[in-house]
Amino acid sequence: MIERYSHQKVEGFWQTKWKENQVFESKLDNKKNKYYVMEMFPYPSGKIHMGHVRNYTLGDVVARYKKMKGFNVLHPMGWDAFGLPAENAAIKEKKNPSDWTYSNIKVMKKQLKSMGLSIDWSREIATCHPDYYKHEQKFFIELYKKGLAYKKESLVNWDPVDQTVLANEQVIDGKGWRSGAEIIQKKLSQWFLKTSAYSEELLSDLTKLTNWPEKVKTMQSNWIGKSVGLEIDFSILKSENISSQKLKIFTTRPDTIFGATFCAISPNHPLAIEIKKTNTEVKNFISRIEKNDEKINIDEKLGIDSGIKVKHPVKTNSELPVYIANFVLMEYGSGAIFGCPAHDQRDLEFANKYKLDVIPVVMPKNEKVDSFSIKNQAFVEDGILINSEFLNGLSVEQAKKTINEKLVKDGSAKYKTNFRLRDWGISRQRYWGCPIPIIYREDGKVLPVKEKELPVLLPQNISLTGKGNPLGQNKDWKKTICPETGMAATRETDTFDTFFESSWYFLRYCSPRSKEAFEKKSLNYWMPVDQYIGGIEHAILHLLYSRFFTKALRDLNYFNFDEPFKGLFTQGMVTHKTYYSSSQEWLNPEDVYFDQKTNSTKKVVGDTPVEVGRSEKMSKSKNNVIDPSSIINKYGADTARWFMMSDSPPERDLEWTETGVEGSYKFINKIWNFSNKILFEESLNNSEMTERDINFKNNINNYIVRISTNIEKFHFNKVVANIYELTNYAQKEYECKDLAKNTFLDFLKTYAKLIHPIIPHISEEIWNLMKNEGMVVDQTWPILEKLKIDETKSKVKLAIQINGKTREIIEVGEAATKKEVEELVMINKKIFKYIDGKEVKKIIYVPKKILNIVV
RNA sequence: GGGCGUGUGGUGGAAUGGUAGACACGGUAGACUCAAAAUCUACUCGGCGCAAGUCGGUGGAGGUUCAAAUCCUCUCACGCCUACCA
Repeated sequence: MIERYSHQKVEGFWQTKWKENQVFESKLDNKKNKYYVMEMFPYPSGKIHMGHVRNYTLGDVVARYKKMKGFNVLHPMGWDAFGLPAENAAIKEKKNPSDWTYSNIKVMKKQLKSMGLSIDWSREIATCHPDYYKHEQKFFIELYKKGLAYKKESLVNWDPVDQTVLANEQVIDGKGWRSGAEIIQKKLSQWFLKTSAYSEELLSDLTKLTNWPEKVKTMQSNWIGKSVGLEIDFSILKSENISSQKLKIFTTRPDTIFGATFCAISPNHPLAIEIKKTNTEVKNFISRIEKNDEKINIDEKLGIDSGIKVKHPVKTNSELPVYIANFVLMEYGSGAIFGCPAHDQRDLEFANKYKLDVIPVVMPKNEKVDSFSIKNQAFVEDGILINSEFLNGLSVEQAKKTINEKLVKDGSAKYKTNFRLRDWGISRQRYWGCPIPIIYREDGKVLPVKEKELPVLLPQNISLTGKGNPLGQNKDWKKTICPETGMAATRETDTFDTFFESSWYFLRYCSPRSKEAFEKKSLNYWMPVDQYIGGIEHAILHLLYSRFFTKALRDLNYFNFDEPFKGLFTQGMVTHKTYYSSSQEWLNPEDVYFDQKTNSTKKVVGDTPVEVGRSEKMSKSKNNVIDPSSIINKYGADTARWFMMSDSPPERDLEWTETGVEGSYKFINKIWNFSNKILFEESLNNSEMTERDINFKNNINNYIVRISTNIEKFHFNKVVANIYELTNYAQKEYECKDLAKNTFLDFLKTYAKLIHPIIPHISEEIWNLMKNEGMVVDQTWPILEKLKIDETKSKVKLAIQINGKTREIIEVGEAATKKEVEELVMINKKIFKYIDGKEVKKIIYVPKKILNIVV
């Protein structure tokens, strides 16, 4: 009798064994090639979810595989431990954010360990620990001294629910990314990091990232948004109340200058602010725009004539009105534009609304000047210049060049490159974050905290109410003195955006306990990260900030590499069907069942019918969450890992299904039973190796190649299919009882290695059952056995096509020539039927694949 | 509005110019069993046919090619991201 496979016993046993032998603890070793693989670290929210299981299984498969391939693997884990939920829990449940966070970490660490991950836990970091955040306080001061961190008064996105400032990227459709609240504009003094200083490099270095998904690179490139154009000065025609004489505008379409019929400036433009002091109509308009409710309907273009006129820079005797318009952004370019309605959709909508002229200056090649006009659709494609004096007849590109040169020569314009990327606002009015190490002296001086005074620790005794700035309310903490002068001073009460911590943690993993932030020799050995794995939702923010940080720290002479992540992989979400009851509530998958008799889905309690919705990302709001722990308890980690890798390609969404998990569980047991049969069933002979054995070994070689390349290419769903196929194949051969026992013992040894990256526990158990030495985790990946193959005897299947349609499949020798195959085919009855009485025009032969006869 | 992606059986998906549907889930039939579970075996794209077989088939319409799910053009549907960036 074969003993039933018990994941409860087996998995814990091997997890302990790996730990005792410290097999995952990485040491710097210059003789070995390193491989640094890491997944995005989790926020300790309470317990792990299926997204984590997928993410960390993916990384673990890579880590274990690379280790077996002989690499010195670094596979660390940590906690993105600062953040709002801890503070919200503190307010709601009167818990200390620190206690709440650390107890969550404890729970989640246990869960992650139960997955059997090959993590070097000796490198574990938590970003809320002073030993971690003290280093970033130091970086900040160094960035400040270098002019890369600065404070400015600015309009910021204010989340009225979280009572905090959000970065532009954190505002989605006008709502807070976490709270979902409608965001309002508020003026505050904020700390910024000069990400814009690296715009050009952040953009151009994207080309170096050959192991990144194109999609992510495109998203970053669009976000940085480089545009090359011209900054043109328009002279302001004197108006008594205006101090400035010129209006600077930015354009990428200087070729359309003759089509300009107005100028527009942002409501925040200095000129607009000046005008509103004396013009109440303008003042009322601007305050209306600034009101939040005006921002909701962003489609409606609103403007007001400022009363000012400017001179057209090239068209003689032409004056343009200057409007104040809601669609012009102060943050981009110079906050002012010239409007060319014929060739810009926004300008056209605005012009149509306020009855401004529309002058077409570019027309399609085949049009006639007299009949060409613009109605509701601006013409934005290439064409021929018209109504443009000396530019007439030129193409858009030629016209650009001509007008550029003229305006620059005249001194009324200069070349300008603008980026959409803005500086990163890092101030947050929160408690549970890293304190910004700045003091404000009573004489008004702003000073960075002295290095020896670091870290600036968060105060322990704090009462969180959810109103206002917690550190600002803590008077004892806030009050300090200037160590140099002894003058009274107050501390900065804002904390860093939590993206600050996650922008450099991959560097800290290299020497997580070093006194200084980094140990140079460790950094230079391990960095860059060879493979980073995480969700696509971080395609812009986290990855861009990390890239910026790497470049900024490089320029502070910490190291000399340019990019943090050599390879990036973004995995899809884990989804589940949604269930909606007649009483209008979302039902958990556990509370419904499929009734085969009526062919419908029903509620377990009450037996009432349930509507089945489409598969969506597991979320509390849709109540379609499956708890990983209960799955691991019931089926074991190997089952969960196997299912995670099966079916869907990792970059796509994976639908979690009960039947799929059952199937994975059955497979684990099947492997176990088969292995036991090989080892203990006395039905195999001990005879010599025959040709059949060699053939079998050759086929196993084939599977090794396929599995290896599929792992390298991240095609894990195909690896799973390969292993299924391999198992079925070996089982069939076994049932034939024609092979030698040693052949199967060799096979099982190889097999245990091949399944190890995905399902390591059962792999160790099989290895142990065979009484092999050591553990699979320390073995080298299977090498191909060199076997003697008789080329003339090995056959391949060849498809015979008539006019491209497959009509017959024949077996021929691997090295068969065209002539040999032709001869074989012509005497084949089935094929002859199709050729008979027809003229053979052409025969195409692709060795080992097809022979196509064209008749 | 812009960008990216996807469309193949009942389902997840294989096949990146050469046998469409690997592998898995589900389903049907059978074996074992008092019975069930588990396990094993066979079948499972559609039409016609008792069968051998044959015709059709990768969202739709064209095209390139000896050969197209794959390459090109147009078109439809869905999904994701992004959005007044001048």
